[in-house]
Amino acid sequence: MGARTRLIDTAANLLAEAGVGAVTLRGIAKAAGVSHGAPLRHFSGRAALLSAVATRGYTELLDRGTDLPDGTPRERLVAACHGYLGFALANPAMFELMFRRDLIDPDDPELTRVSSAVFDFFAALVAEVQDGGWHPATDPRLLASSLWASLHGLAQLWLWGGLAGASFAPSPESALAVTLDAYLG
Amino acid sequence: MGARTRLIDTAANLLAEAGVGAVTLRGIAKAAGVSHGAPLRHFSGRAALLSAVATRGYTELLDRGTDLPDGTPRERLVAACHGYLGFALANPAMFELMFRRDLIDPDDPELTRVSSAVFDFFAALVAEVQDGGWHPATDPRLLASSLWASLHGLAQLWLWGGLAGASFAPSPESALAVTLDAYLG
DNA sequence: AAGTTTGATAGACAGTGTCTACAAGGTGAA
DNA sequence: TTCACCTTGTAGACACTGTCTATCAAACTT
Repeated sequence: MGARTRLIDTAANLLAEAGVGAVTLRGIAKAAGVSHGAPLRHFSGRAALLSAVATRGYTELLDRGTDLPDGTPRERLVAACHGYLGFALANPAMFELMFRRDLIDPDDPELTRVSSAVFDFFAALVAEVQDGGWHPATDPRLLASSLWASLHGLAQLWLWGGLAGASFAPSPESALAVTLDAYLG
Repeated sequence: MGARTRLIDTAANLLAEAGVGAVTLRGIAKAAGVSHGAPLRHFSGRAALLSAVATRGYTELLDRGTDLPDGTPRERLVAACHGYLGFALANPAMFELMFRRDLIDPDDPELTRVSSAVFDFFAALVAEVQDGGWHPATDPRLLASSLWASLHGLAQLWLWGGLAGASFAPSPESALAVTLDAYLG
């Protein structure tokens, strides 16, 4: 296994165990057992390394999409929504990193490729349900934006503590059920 | 004007002009024309100062709510949703700070007081619309959570660049229209 | 075998938050 | 007044951070 891959592994583990604040370049180097400057031989900077880590997150998200169980388009869309929320709840630090523009490089080619694939997949799923007569008059990408944003906000607010802290929702899934009910009727 | 207030002013200006990454304790001190350690005479640390700044954001958000134009509960709720999104778009750095738990102190008394007031106000507005027959069977706070999360996600994703970058939505308001249509029918 | 590239190291630098020692000025009591 | 005390601000230090540079060893190429 290459040193580059080992650095990403170490960073991903550190991220999951200690949160976004712990993935410092020097901390990753120490955890990997190399000198503090070694990671810069494989990555142009911290943002590049963290972009590689975030790319793994988007890859797993994409895998969750392609591994969706068979069913009607509508059922698959509902499953995808639960999958998105489930991923965020299961990997809170990774989810946070994936949307922290100040920590990653938004123009990283691999990152933009995989993240775009995730969103395109979701939009295609939405369009497929629309073919079945759901919101036929609405622009598919606009509808996908709206629904995705609802999922995303739910995940963010729950992880942030706003919903639980204000005792708004007993669980994120309960709020998701209301959201899906509003969209899918 | 007290030195404490002047520090918050300076920090808020710095935040709006240069973004979250620029509101360092030393940068604020320099902008305020004092030594780098002076702010610690008025705040226990950076998180305390930034919490005071974020409290201003929540206060303005609350003002936007109480300044809502007259109309039916439904009209007022729609206006509040546009207000939330409008605030985020008009004050992107402030909006980011308000939901960055690593930069502010989540237990700051003033902060929690004002932010809770914002969310309670929104929940009350939702409940008021429900009294008119909208989603009567749904728990008001759960419905408020769902709708608020949708707004929040829309603001976050737009500022993050996900919706514009993937050319998902031509404007955040266009996506909001779809969202409100899904909820309000 | 010689030259070149790659990977890793250690040191340095500026910048960060925070702590401590110190000084200046105001306030109130003896 | 004189003294003690408190507040506010300063300057220096410390341990961090990311990044740059010089150096060195090993491996690969020709």
